[in-house]
Amino acid sequence: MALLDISEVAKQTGLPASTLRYYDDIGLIASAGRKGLRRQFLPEVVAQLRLISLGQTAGFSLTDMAQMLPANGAPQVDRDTLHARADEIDRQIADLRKLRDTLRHVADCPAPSHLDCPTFQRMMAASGRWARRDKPSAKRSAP
Amino acid sequence: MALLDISEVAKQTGLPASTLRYYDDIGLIASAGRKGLRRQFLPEVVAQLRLISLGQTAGFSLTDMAQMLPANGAPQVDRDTLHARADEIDRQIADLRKLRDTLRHVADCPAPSHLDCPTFQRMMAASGRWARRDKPSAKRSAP
DNA sequence: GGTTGACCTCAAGTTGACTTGAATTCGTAT
DNA sequence: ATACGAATTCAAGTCAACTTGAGGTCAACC
Repeated sequence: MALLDISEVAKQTGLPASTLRYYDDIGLIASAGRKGLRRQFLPEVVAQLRLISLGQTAGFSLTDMAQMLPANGAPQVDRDTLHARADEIDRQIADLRKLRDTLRHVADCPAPSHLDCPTFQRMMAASGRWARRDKPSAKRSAP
Repeated sequence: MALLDISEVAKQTGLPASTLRYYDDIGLIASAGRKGLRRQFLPEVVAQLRLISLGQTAGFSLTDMAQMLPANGAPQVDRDTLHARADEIDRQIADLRKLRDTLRHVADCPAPSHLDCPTFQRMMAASGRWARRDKPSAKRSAP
């Protein structure tokens, strides 16, 4: 019921139409057809877009999201991969907590230079998870 | 004590030397001087870099980080801003939890299309926090 | 039936965060 | 003293994720 045209989706999501067109182009979302030239979207695309936004804040690339979320219905990745992603996110949450705590400490600690402050030192110590260089990307060759 | 040269920092952080040079260039970190041509770093830069990596996973830009963390000692932003950032991160953690839960649900839910599944619907509903368009950036004009 | 305004396409531009390459300069071991 | 390898600079290239602009189309209102 009630196909949405692009401006409606834009309004509901806050995303600019240009972005929606771009997402359509790269196959991240799919339009339910055209009325004349104009894309018509199913209402559910709004939920999809919300998920995509969440995924982005989690640091997933658009191609990652395209693999995880069924754009038009088809692809759908396997449970294990999904759970692996979820674990990934848990790790990230842990990192964020650490950063948040550090920030709050830096805000409140009276030490002139935090590099000296023992609390700060302790916070930074023994972390693992270094270079965030290669984001959780979906390439896997031979399992 | 013991200045580190760039390869040593690279080894300890896992970051390529090119990145360290780049960070130095943009003033995100500072070298403690040169021995001939070669940059010499204080050991504390390692902790700084760890923080920077964390910050990046939190979605902060390098310029954001440059404002928050004292590169050579000086800048240091005020407590309120720091706490605001921390709050920002808390919100992000909430988002991530939501995404993680959604992912796990999608992984386990037997429904053929999740757009139909009521649990899924409920998860997506009433969220706010839409377009992650403009990352938590540091511009503030008149409070 | 003509003008408007929302939509379209396609190519090119932008930004952030780096990387790569070529040409050069050191410090150290032989 | 010379050669080697590690470090340097600087310009240019790359990639993702969009945005912008020029020029075109269409349905609808007057």
